[in-house]
Order: sequence, then structure tokens, then C-alpha cells
Amino acid sequence: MDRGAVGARELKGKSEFYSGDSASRGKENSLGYLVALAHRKLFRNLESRLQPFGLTASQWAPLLAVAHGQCDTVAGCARETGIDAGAMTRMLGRLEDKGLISRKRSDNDRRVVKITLTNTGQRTANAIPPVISDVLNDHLYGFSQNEFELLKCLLQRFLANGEKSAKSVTE
Amino acid sequence: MDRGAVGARELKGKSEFYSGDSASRGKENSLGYLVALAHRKLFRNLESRLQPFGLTASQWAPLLAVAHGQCDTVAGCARETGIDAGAMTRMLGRLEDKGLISRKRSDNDRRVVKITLTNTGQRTANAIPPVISDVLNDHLYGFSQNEFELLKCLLQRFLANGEKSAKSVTE
DNA sequence: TGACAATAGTTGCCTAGGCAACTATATTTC
DNA sequence: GAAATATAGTTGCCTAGGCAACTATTGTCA
Repeated sequence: MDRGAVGARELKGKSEFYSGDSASRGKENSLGYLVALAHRKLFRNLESRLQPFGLTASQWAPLLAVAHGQCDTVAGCARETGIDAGAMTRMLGRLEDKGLISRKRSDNDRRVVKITLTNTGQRTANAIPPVISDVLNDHLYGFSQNEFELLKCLLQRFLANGEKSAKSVTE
Repeated sequence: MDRGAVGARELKGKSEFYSGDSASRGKENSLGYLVALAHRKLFRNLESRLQPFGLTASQWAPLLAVAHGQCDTVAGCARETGIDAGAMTRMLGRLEDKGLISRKRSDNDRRVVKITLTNTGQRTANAIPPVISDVLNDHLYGFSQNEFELLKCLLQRFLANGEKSAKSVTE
């Protein structure tokens, strides 16, 4: 057992789970590795299950976001899915190439590009939620309701801490 | 509250936290989004803190793996960090361009390429663990020791389930 | 020994995200 | 109303990972 498993040191009210000499050694003990591996595995499982629909693991998110009325512009989709606007332009281009969405310059505000689903896009958007659910449920096999809520809660805090940290660096 | 928060349905011993109609709606409630966002945020925070060392958030892992003697070949590094061998070839190329590692064809087995750290690479490998620790600790601000262990444990199970699921599809 | 399989590494092609520079349009401010 | 500012979208350049095809080398086995 290394220090990470022994106990967190307290330093001016800030807990230190990792210290320089033991950090990130071994994939199982480092949260960095774990978060990355969990993400990659989930991503690849989604990828293989969405292949029959001609979708990648990155493409379902903006598609569903539009289908659910959460966004209808490039910038909106970028904000909603948390990725770069430039990347979103290209992403929507690929979705348009596949005939799932269509883009049209707005008349009210000539800066924005309005995004709508095609019929095919709508059908696909209807079909994929069960697939996503299946994959997530597979990853949650054996979890109790408590553990499920706990994991969500801990990840939300992990994420929120990271956002605060990023801000404090740039300020 | 949608179904996900109400309770998991049991279906032939398999819990269903997500059902087709509510899956992945809203970033906060979907574990898919949460895992992806947590990973991206951690990745970007690492990126900005490693910039002074001329490293990206993907490059420290193979560098430390070599420094810790966990691998000394392309295939070994790929296995150790869980990424594709082709991607690893290019990754090591970038590290070589930066003068951090050097590559040399083995004499025993002319297929393998032996990887060693340069002096600069060794110095960098010594310098970055505290930085990684700092970023991880930031993300874990306010976590109790219990919560820290719990998050690791839950993520390990989430990951293991995903690996089993992927295998059962290909078999 | 000779055919076959397995392994190591590389390369090309694809999707993907981040960042910066840029244009066009809209909003705010003086 | 004109200038400054903000916002929307696009594009180029970078790193990055997955997959498939390929070569070279090594190991296996009939």
C-alpha cells in the first residue's frame, strides 16, 4: 500500500491525497488514469453499439441535444455539449454530410446558423436513446441505487472543483 | 425528477438506471456526460499546468511509465497506457523531437525498439509528479478519505463492467 | 527444414478537440 | 450616428486516438 491508501494529509485545510513521490504510479490507484480509462472504455463501447446507425460516439450528443430542443445553433450546441465552437462546426458538417441535419442562415440574426433535424435525423434520434441506456446500464451492472447516486455526486464535485481550479489560475 | 432519480428497475437481475426515454437528457444527470466532462476538465487542467514544461496532458503518462521502469518498448508503453500502438509510435516521435527520449533498435530482438530517457527527459520526469498531484488534489478538494476511496472503487467497477460488456459483444 | 502463425513497429486515413486568427453581423456606449 | 465591443460562425494548424494494411522479425509445429 502506498501513501494514497494510507490517508490524506491536511495542509492549511486542503487535503492532499497525492504527493509528488507517489502520484499517478499504477493505473489502478491514480484517479487520473481511472477517469481517463473509464471515459475511453465507455466511449468505445458506445462507438461499437452505434456503428449500426452510422453514428460515432461523439455524434449522438449534438444530435440528441437538437432533437430535445436544447439547442438549434452552432454556438448553442457547442455550449450544450461542452466542446469548442470550431470543432462543432466541423461536427455538424459531418452530420450534414450524413443527411441527419440541415443548416440554414437565420433571417432575424444573420450571424447565426439555424440547425434542424432531417427526417432521417429525427428517426435516428428516436432510435438511439435505448442504445445509450443499454451501454450505461452495462457499465453500472451490480450498482445499488445508492452507489449510482453517489458516483454521480462525486463526479459532479470532482468536475466542479476542476472548474474552480481552472478559473483561479487564469484570474 | 425523472426516472433515473426515482429508482432502478430490476429486470432479470440486471438493474436499469437508464431507460430509453430519459437517457442522457441533461448533462448533470447522465453518467455519460459526467464521465466525459470530468475527463476533459482534468485533461485541460493538466494541459495548462504542464505547459511550462513543454509537455501536453497526454505526454506525461508514457514519459513517467518509462521513468518508472514500467515499459521500455513501443508496444509496452501502448499496453501500459492503454492506447493504440500506432498512436504510441507517433507519440514517442513527438517526445523524441522534444529531446526527452531516444529510440534504438534492439540487438537481441530486431523487431523491438528500445526506449530510454535522455537527461532532459529524466529531469522532466522528476519534475512533473508534484504537478500532477497538485491538479488531482485540486479536483479532490473537500473530499473525505472515504469519498476518495469510494470514487476510485466505483470507477474501477464502472470500468471493469465496461470491459466485460465489450468482450461479450465480440465473442 | 519449411510453412504458418504471432509479434513489433510503422504508416495512411479517419474522426475529434483546442486554440488562434479571421469575417460578418449585432449590440452597446459615448 | 460613429466607434468600440460582443457574438456567431468558419477555417487553418496542432495534438491525439482508432483501425487497417503493411513489412520485418521471431517462434511454433508438422
